[in-house]
Amino acid sequence: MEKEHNLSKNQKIIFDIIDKSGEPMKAYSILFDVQKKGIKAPLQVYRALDKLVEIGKIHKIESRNAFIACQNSSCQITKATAFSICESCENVSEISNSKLSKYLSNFSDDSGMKYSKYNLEFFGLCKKCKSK
Amino acid sequence: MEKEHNLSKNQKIIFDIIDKSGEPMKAYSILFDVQKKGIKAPLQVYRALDKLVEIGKIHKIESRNAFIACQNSSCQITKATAFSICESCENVSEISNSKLSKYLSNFSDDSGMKYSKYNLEFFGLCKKCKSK
DNA sequence: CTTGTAAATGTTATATTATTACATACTGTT
DNA sequence: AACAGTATGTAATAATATAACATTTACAAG
Ligand SMILES: [Zn+2]
Ligand SMILES: [Zn+2]
Ligand SMILES: [Zn+2]
Ligand SMILES: [Zn+2]
Repeated sequence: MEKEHNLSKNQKIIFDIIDKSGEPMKAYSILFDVQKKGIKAPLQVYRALDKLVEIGKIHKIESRNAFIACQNSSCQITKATAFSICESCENVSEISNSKLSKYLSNFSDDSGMKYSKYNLEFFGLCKKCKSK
Repeated sequence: MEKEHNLSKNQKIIFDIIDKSGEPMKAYSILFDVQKKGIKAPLQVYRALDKLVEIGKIHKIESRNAFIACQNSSCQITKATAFSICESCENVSEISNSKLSKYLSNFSDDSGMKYSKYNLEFFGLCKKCKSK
């Protein structure tokens, strides 16, 4: 059962716009889009983004400084994320592969370090771009 | 056999400072450190960083916007990188695990995408920080 | 040696991404 | 009502990164 997170007003506005876009959005592009709704300052956006990342509704694509809605309903905690990124068209999608996540969640080496979280980004060419 | 890359003056200065530090360095902290050597502008640093990343002498830690010297002599192409990051002391080290790299380099799913590169960041607590 | 070309450098300005600091308001609980 | 925790508003600024343009260096082909 998923934990219900009652999003606040700003959080909801910002989640909706990211979710609807279906692709990674940058903070200042979000800011631009929500100015008509009364959100005027970067900090208002970043605060909502922080919270949404924390509760796993969105993820940050680190290599792109962009945010995408979680495409994996079971991933409500942001502790194990994997993405595929097309270096040509910049299409991004969340990889949901149980073998991969199992492998990485259980990964350990001889460093003595306990891993509690990971983020993986694959790069390449998507189907479309490959065939051009 | 490793390809010999004859670093230019700026590239060498900037690689040396990162390599000696042994830990991730941020671009503007590098800039500060190299000002006595005549490198005065951000762009001079970023250009050298770009080139060093391209030839695999350093890697960017995306979640930290920082750069670390390659700790893995065999990793001369930046196409398969993995790091462990302590969320307490921010210690970072490059993971060199052939099973892991084999697993990820061969990873494919049904998206039709051909992955040519990946970057993985593990987070957790290092040995020291765990025992505190 | 000179001509061409790619890579590297220097310099200024500017764009993009993110946080600090401080004041105020809302939400739910005791 | 009093409190604690979360969320909001606003201004200023910090931190990260690139654009644009001029010049110089390295090196190979002719
Ligand atoms: Zn997700
Ligand atoms: Zn593509
Ligand atoms: Zn390496
Ligand atoms: Zn540590």
